[in-house]
Amino acid sequence: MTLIDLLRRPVEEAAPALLGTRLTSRIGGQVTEVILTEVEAYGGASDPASHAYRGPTARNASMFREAGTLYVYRSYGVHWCANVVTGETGSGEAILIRAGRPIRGIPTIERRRRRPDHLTDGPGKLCQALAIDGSLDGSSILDGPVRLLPPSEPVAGTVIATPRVGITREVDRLWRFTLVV
DNA sequence: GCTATGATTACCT
DNA sequence: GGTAATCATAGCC
Repeated sequence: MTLIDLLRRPVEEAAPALLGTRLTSRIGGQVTEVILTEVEAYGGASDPASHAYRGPTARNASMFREAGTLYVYRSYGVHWCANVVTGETGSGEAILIRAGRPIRGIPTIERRRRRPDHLTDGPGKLCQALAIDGSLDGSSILDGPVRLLPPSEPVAGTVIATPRVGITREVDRLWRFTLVV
């Protein structure tokens, strides 16, 4: 099954399968890349914790586009968060990219983060590391500046499911997926 | 128009 | 471990 086939699956199936895939950014002449280690699934109209719950707005419009679309929004007024749209077109399902392990362009990442540690261990930090901002909202992870690629080697580790963080509704849903060694 | 509310981070002790 | 900072968006709470 190809990556795009996977992304068309329901979000709770697609999300854990993204662990171990590579997120590559080619921005400003710099290539940076991480292996995804933590994601969260967000549903559409049936998930009160999702931005898509109340239907399309100017902010979340890209969530309702085809699978593989990037949804980027500003959180807490300060940082950017990136999501990959999944499921059937119009369903509003998306996967929040929460954390990864840097494997390419680490000097660039350190410069963008202005520090040598905690490079990509949070959604806002990961976006800063890969230079993802609002201009990428609606772009495609298949042929845009930021792309998702299959794992370069078999994924090592175990996937565990835990409650999502930073939300107030639907807190019992185990839709946060982490890759542990 | 106005304001409450975050899918958080960084810095301080 | 605790907490201030910060702002776009949604809904009028």
